[in-house]
Amino acid sequence: MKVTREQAAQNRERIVETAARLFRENGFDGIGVADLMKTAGLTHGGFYGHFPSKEALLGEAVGRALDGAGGGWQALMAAHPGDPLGAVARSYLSGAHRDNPGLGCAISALGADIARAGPAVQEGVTARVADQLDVLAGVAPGATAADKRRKAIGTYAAMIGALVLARAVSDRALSDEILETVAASLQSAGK
Amino acid sequence: MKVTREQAAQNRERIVETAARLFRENGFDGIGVADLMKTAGLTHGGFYGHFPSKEALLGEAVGRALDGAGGGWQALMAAHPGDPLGAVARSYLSGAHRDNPGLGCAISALGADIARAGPAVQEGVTARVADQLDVLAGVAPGATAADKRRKAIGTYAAMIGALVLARAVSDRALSDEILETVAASLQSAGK
DNA sequence: ATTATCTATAGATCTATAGATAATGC
DNA sequence: ATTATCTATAGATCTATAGATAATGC
Repeated sequence: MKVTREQAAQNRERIVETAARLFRENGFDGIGVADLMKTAGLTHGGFYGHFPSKEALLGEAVGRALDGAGGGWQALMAAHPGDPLGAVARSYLSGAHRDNPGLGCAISALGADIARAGPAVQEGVTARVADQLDVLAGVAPGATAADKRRKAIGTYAAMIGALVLARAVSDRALSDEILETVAASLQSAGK
Repeated sequence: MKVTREQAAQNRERIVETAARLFRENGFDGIGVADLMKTAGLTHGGFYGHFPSKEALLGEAVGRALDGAGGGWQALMAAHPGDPLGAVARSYLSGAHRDNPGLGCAISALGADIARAGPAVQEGVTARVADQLDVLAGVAPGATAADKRRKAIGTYAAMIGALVLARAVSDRALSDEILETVAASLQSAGK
């Protein structure tokens, strides 16, 4: 039952990718190691050869998810040079993002789980949030660097809060209104 | 072991209040019925005489938490007639709120759990969110009712997102910067 | 010989229920 | 007689580990 070194590395990769999706969909406590490994096509016991604990996997999975999001932002910004921040906001605040947490922002899906996790998980998140704020500040409007940074922080916070709120309410019209209102306020024509 | 009708009602009340705190601190899956009842000073088996399921308790607990927050906002606004929205924002975006999720906003602490819960839980949340948006819109600046409502939605989203983000990062300076930046942007002197 | 994965299981915990108990409320 | 709470437990699930297996990599 042994596999090649390369196959083992691919298996580890698949565990991380599977976890990144299932944790975002079900929460950290909402999916067990056994089900997670089964979804990845492996057996339960093999998990601990790849990771020392379930929480260690959370750290890698959240890191992976945030890196993926960061890459997506760069591509969106490059495609919309006239309003890079607005392009990110429209994508982030789309119905598709709201309805597919497994593929979306890890902060909005797992923020509370991250807040309860150990330092290793939080430090990985912190480094990526800092990077994402730098990216947003780089394209944000503002007379000074401080203004741009404030705009970046406000934009990121508004996007996360709108998505969390839009997912928590069952009234579709209200949910849509929240997404659309915040997206509109973040267009370059906005404030 | 039977108690008076009134005592039983108080016991139920204590279960809801205990749950409102423990769910916000630990997440819905992070605290069991047995520990919850023990914290409330009762035994595990008695739970199902008061609630049909753990999720039914989540609905009541979240409703209770949101009602408490709404009451707090009204008091804050009355005490700061010059900038009611700013007063709410400063309170919501305080270090004390960030560091005490068990006593704070149920959306920021339990948003993802609510998004995964059944219709009954989400409908209770939706009604309260609608009320809170009305309250915020009532004091928001703006030329028209639609402007006020947009301002209310933007304010609520920014507050929730800033708190979720501030709790997820381990760098205290960054966490404080997020809270302060968003709070400043929501003062009446702001935009 | 090493090691990636497997099966099997330990030990703890989870939600929910059954039936006993004992005090209230008629 | 009713009922709020209790003890005890069913049955499922959880994380983590031990030891076997079998193919790779030396």
